[in-house]
Amino acid sequence: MVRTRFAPSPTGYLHIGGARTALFSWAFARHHGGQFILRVEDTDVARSTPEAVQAILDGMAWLDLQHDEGPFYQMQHMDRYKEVIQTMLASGAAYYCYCSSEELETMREAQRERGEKPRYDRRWRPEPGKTLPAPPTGASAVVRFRNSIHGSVGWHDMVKGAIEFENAELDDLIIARADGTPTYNFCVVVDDWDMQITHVIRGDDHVNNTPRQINILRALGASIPQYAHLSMILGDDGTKLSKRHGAVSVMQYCDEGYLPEAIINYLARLGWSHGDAELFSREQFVEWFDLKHITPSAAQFNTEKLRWINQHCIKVADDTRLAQLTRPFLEREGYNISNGPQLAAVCALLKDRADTIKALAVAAALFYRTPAPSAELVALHVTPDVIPALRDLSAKLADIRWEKTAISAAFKDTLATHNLKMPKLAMPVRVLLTGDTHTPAIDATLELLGQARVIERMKAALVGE
RNA sequence: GUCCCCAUCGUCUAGAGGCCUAGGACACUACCCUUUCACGGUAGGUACCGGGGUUCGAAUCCCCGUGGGGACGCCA
Repeated sequence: MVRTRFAPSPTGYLHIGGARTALFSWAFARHHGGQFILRVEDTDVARSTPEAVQAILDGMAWLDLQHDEGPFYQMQHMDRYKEVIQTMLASGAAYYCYCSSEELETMREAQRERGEKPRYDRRWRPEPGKTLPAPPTGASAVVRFRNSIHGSVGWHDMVKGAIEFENAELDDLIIARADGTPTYNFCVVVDDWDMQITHVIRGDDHVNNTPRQINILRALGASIPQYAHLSMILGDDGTKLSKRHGAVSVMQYCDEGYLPEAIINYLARLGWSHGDAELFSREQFVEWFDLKHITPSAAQFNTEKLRWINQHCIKVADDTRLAQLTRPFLEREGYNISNGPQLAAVCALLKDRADTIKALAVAAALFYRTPAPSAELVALHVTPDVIPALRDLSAKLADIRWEKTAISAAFKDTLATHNLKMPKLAMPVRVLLTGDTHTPAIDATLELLGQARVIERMKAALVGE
């Protein structure tokens, strides 16, 4: 049985990299009919916040990445961690270290100056025949894991292949702080063990933690899960993704009018592939997903391509749903939807030309506002030679059954009578009725605008001419 | 500095020794469609980091170099 987990620390929003890690873990579990577990790693009490927990939950919900178990909170597993630490202390797998933070810092400083990798010098590590210094009075101790000094630890990473570390390179890392609270590398191990995680899918930045975690797992007699380390997502410019790259929070994409399925589709293709497949549903993704086709190299985030996928998703989305999503954007700008045609019909007409819901709302606004074309625009398109045709058209439109074909016929009649070409007549109508030169086909636009509104606006516009 | 990882068009990628004169997608350019803007369609240019091996044959395997990234916390 496959069991994966997503283990974010609640110190901020759910960012785009975390979302992809969650997506891959989720998809792997779903593909194998296994379980996906959500675990909140909140042992950093100073930086963890309930707001951040909620932000992560919101992001996961928006992307519809449902977990089967959890959310679990590490802070609620304290008793368990402490119990395991006691058994490790008793078995000699861990030991007390009385070094102060300052002492460690000077140790590292000296090592760096000598060009060495900064690490603990094992001064409090018990060895046969070694006399330990006397514990300073009143000083509190941390607990360190007694890592093997000899040999090496390796694993077959499901993304990167064979990876091996010399044990001598590894620290005797701290598993419990002076105040007794356990640290990250230890909590992860205990939880992955207790939760019987079979596949750890996580970010590249954890590769260096893996050998330590494997060693602790072994000391505990636990079985070792499979590991898959995903490479990073870089910003547009190839540097580490950060706030200056624009949206890094998943929910920010929601606010900017992206569809969750577009984010899923885009993120899925960032570092993973299935032949030439570019656009696919969530179901197809789950069916196809495997760790074998994940690229080991880092990927740059490309907003252009995301927009293209989003545009496609909007194009195939249900009109009623689009209307629901578009409405808040329009209302925020002060438009009154009830003053115009049905929003779903408007979305149906406009969705071919919008790459975000925000853009869809901007386009839709032309149906809900009073046209206010600039003088330049009017001067450019409503030229004296078309005024008679416009009056003629206006009269015809007042007298027909209001449907697209009839509207189109009215235009064609007018064109024939006045010996004009379509753009010559359609443009001024656009400008006068919507205040814009960019609209969908003129007959469809007028149909949706409604006969009463069209006639009224035409008359008002032609009065002064 | 030390350790670990990575390296195909500008970008995301296909590619598991011959199917590669290197494929697809985004972006870009041109044309077509056209009632403006789009949508759509067609065409085009651009890539295997460098050097050594291994092999009849290497984008693919090995080594070295170079470049990039990550880690080195009583953060996660």
